[in-house]
Amino acid sequence: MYPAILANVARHITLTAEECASFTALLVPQHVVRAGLVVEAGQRPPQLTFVVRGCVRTYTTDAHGREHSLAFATEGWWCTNFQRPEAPTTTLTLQALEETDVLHLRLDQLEQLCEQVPKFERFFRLLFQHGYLLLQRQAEARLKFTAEVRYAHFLRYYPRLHQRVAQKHIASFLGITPEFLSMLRKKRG
Amino acid sequence: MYPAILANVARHITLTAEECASFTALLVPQHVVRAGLVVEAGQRPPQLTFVVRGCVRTYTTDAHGREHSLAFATEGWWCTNFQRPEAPTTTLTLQALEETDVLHLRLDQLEQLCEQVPKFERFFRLLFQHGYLLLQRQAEARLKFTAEVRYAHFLRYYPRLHQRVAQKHIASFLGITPEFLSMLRKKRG
DNA sequence: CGTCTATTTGAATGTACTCAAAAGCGGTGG
DNA sequence: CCACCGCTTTTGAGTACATTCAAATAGACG
Repeated sequence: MYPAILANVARHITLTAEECASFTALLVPQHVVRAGLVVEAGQRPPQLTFVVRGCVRTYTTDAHGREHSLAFATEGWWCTNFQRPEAPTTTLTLQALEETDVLHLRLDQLEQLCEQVPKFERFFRLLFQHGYLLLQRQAEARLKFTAEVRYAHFLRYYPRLHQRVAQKHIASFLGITPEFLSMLRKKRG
Repeated sequence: MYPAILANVARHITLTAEECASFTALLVPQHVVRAGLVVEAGQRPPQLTFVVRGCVRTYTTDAHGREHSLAFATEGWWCTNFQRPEAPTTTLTLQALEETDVLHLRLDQLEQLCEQVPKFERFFRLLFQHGYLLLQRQAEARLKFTAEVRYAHFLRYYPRLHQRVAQKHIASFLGITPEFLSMLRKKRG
């Protein structure tokens, strides 16, 4: 479990053995079966989740019960669940699309960690900076490109994901219905 | 110019007079007239922009020449332009909607600053962390709510902006046409 | 006060959606 | 290993929502 996340951290900062230990001590591991939920509903403090193995989908559910996917995360990627249980307006759910292993880091413990080991300020600064850029690009793409073009982008940038994730999930990520995505695919050939 | 941005920084970290000086030394001030562009096209390195006075709109232009607004920033807010001139696929433009004063911090100088004054790692970590959360919420809202509901949210959360920003810009931020927004408003009364 | 831009209004259009049903595919158990 | 069962994807018809285009009105700025 830990080597993967330590390698991820090592991409930006260098830790001593002791610092590694105080980091991993804060991580909560979880195994999730295929189609299972990462952290059950109702009991999720704001936290970051690192995917060690498998694939996680972040989605929200609207008033009609329809699911809208916001992000996919495979091995070596982080996903975020900053929503507090008290604020029910915007609630995110994390679902494992495969047999999955994750590590959780609660947001309050992230703060603690940064105080104890200031190097982590840098790591998470870069993590959020890159995440911010990614979200901004996605928002831009959603506004300026048609669903057809966005699907082509998706295939180009995440060629592997396409094979691991159901089309209905890709459709909901693109902001269209599965039926419409099916039509777009037929059109392309 | 500087007191505003120093107060903004002071919300998260405490700086010595010397540190303040090495920070402000990196900032590039710019005055922009109403409807003018913040940093002319073609010459914008990836950078952060702090709005001291006025109002800035971040937008992108699609293949048909239509503008899509991604964000608005008024006094005390930051906006980002991480796009490199070399990557023309996604290009953001910052436009002043009023007589505006801004301060620019180039991304490479942000890195320098963080190395010199590690406290800034913390400041920008929080800045990007909050920005990330905001973008994620906006993406979620765009997927799960209709334009009508999103407009109601916009009015509730940014009641002042509504008075300062043209409706066509609000429409493009919501992802709809000005005509359709006009119809929604008529419907509400 | 005049001009230019923004907003409103209306009609026609089209894109993407809903609903229902068939076909395809994969996972599971016999 | 094969057959069944259930979920996913495809297909098609009808529909609704939001768009485009054009023109009139309102409003802002010089």
